[in-house]
Parts: sequence; structure tokens; C-alpha cells
Amino acid sequence: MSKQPLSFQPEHDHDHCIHEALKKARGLCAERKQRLTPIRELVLQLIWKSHKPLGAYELLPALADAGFNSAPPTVYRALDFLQTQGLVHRISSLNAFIGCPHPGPSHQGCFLICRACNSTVELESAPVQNAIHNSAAHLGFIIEQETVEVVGLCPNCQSNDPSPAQREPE
Amino acid sequence: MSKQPLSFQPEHDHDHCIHEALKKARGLCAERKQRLTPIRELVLQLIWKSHKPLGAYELLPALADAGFNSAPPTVYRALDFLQTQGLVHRISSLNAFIGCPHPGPSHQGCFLICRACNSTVELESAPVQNAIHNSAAHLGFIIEQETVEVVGLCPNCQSNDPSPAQREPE
DNA sequence: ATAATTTAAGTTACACTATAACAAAACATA
DNA sequence: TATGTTTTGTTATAGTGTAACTTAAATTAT
Ligand SMILES: [Zn+2]
Ligand SMILES: [Zn+2]
Ligand SMILES: [Zn+2]
Ligand SMILES: [Zn+2]
Repeated sequence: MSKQPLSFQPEHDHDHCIHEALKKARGLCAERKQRLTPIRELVLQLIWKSHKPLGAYELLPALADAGFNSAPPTVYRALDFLQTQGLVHRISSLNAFIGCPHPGPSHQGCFLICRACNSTVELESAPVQNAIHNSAAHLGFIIEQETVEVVGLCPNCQSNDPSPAQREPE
Repeated sequence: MSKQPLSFQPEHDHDHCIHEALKKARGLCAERKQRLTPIRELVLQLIWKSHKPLGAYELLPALADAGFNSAPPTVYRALDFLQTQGLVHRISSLNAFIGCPHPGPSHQGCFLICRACNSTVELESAPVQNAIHNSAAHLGFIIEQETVEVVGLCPNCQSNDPSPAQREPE
């Protein structure tokens, strides 16, 4: 087993993750002449509070606390923007959102989601991509968007809690 | 390009698909001593009306027409049963359900979904499975459930409508 | 600078998806 | 038939997401 990604390292320096994510976001938006407004940046920061997907409605209280409007459209607009810029991904199977650790070139992640602790890794997954592309090409299907979400147990949760079907919130 | 799956053959004998699906379902349920009740069978039949994923609420009117209760729990219960038996899959990215063309041994499909006509193919996808399993194993992640949903253009819709972002209903 | 245009945010209301909880009915077993 | 189990009926509500219109802010043009 190789070195674990940060998502599966409970003790890593997560402030660094947050800092890097915000820095990259500012850089990309500047480069693309897109406006990373205070609301958008706050939502991105909230999403990066952990490596666990967060539901849109979980973000609303923090928006209210920061003095912004906290009706659903506010957060969905921010999330739409962040998704369009590739700064955030939506996890369909959880109706939740997670920060992208390597935004920039447009890409489709392959997500490993721990059902015990919710920690989620976004893999680059070239072999997975290739396998999908080959299968699709074989049928003449033109791919526009891929969703690969794998639920299971991360290395840290296998000893603690091998029993299926529960979830620690956040 | 090889022979297309039935989902991408607009003129295939779909009555045969329906008939086979129901036959397999009856066989499997009998074998497992599970009750394929009238509601459950009707829901399965409705799902098999096409090779396109259907939302749960789209099934309710037909349940009402057939004289059954048509409140949401009715259809969700039937869908839960059918999913548990592996007769139906849920497409997370569409909040919709589709019949499984090869139920039996428990499996996870890889779905190719046409955004123009909604036709959906479930691939066996051994290479995709392998690629995912390898990536996960490399990190010591234990897989319990996989979601692979690919959206794009099927062979039939590439000439007609190559422009992104629309949908023909049902 | 000022006005016109574009973009983003505030606000209200609602649509769509899914489940909780409990009562009634149907089914299986003894 | 009596009993326990599973399924269905029913009502209500939770959770997720968007439409539509207004106001405010930022950008661009005059
Ligand atoms: Zn981190
Ligand atoms: Zn975990
Ligand atoms: Zn068919
Ligand atoms: Zn198509």
C-alpha cells in the first residue's frame, strides 16, 4: 500500500489544504477573468472545511452567520459557479459537494467515499478513464460527462467499524 | 464499431425485452422465495416501458390507473424491493430508475446515458471494474458499492443533434 | 464622471425527490 | 381459526433544487 492521500490522513495539516485551495481558486479566477466574490469564496472555504462532502443546506447557517442572505438560491448559485470553474465537484450519490484538490485542466474525478467517516478521495484515475473511454468508443458513444463514485471503507475505518450501513455526520 | 446493444437500436423488438425482463423477474423471485406482488410487477413493467430511466413520480399515474394507491411510498417501496432483488438500478445523477437487462448475480452496472434521447445502456464493463478495483486496492480502500454513470451522445443522436444541453422527455 | 449595460445577490415562492410513522389489509403458518 | 409477519394504504413532512422577479453592485461605454 502506497502513501495515502491527505483525505485518508486524519492528522495532516488541513489548514494548508484550505490555504492552497483558496490560493489556486483566486489564481484561476483571476486568470480566467471570473469574479470570485465574497460569497463564492466563503462557500469554497466552507466546502473545504474538511475532505468530506457537504450538502448545500449545511452551508446556509454559515452564510447567515457571515451576514449574507442564506436562502437556498444563494448557496446554489455559488456552488454552480464553483462547479463551472472546476473548483468543486458534486457527488450525485450523496447530493453533496466537495472541493477539488487539483483544479485547473478540466477533468472528471473518480471518488472513493468512506461510508464510515465520509472522507473522500478524488483520484486522477487514468486507467479508470481509459477503461470507460474504451467501452464507450466501442459502441460509438461520445462521452461528455463521467460520474464515478465508489463507496466503501477507507483504511482508517476498516479496523474500527467493519459493519455496513451507517454514517457519522459531517 | 460492433453490434449495438438493444438500448441503442430504436427499432428492436422491445416487447421481447419486456417479456424477458418479467420472465426473469418471476423466476428469480420464485427461486429466492420473494414475493413479486402485483404492484411490484406493475412497477417493473412500467420501468421497462423503455430503455430510458424513469423518475419515481412518473410511475404514479399509471399506478393510479391500475387502481392502486398512488402515493409516493407505494412506488418507492416497490422500487426498493426491485433494487434489492437486482431487477432495477437507480441512476443517481438523474434521480431515476431503469430496468436491469441481466439480473441475477449481484453486479454493479456501468451506464451510458444519452443526453439527447435518454436511451441508456448498462455495460458489463469488466475493464472498468478492474481499473476501479485496482485503484482502490492500491490505497487499501474496501469497495462496497460502485456508481459509474456516463452521459453523452449515443450513436443515433450524434448526427441529429450534436448541440449540448437539452433533453427529450421520457 | 455619468449613464447604460451586464452581472451578481436578495427575496419569495414553489417544484421535485424521498421518507417517517402509523393504520389497515393481505398473506403465511400453525 | 388464531397468530405473527409482510405488504399496502394513508397522511404528513423532510430534504434537495429551481423559477421568477427585484434590488444592488460592478463593468463598460459615452
Ligand atoms: Zn486536508
Ligand atoms: Zn473512513
Ligand atoms: Zn428493448
Ligand atoms: Zn440518443
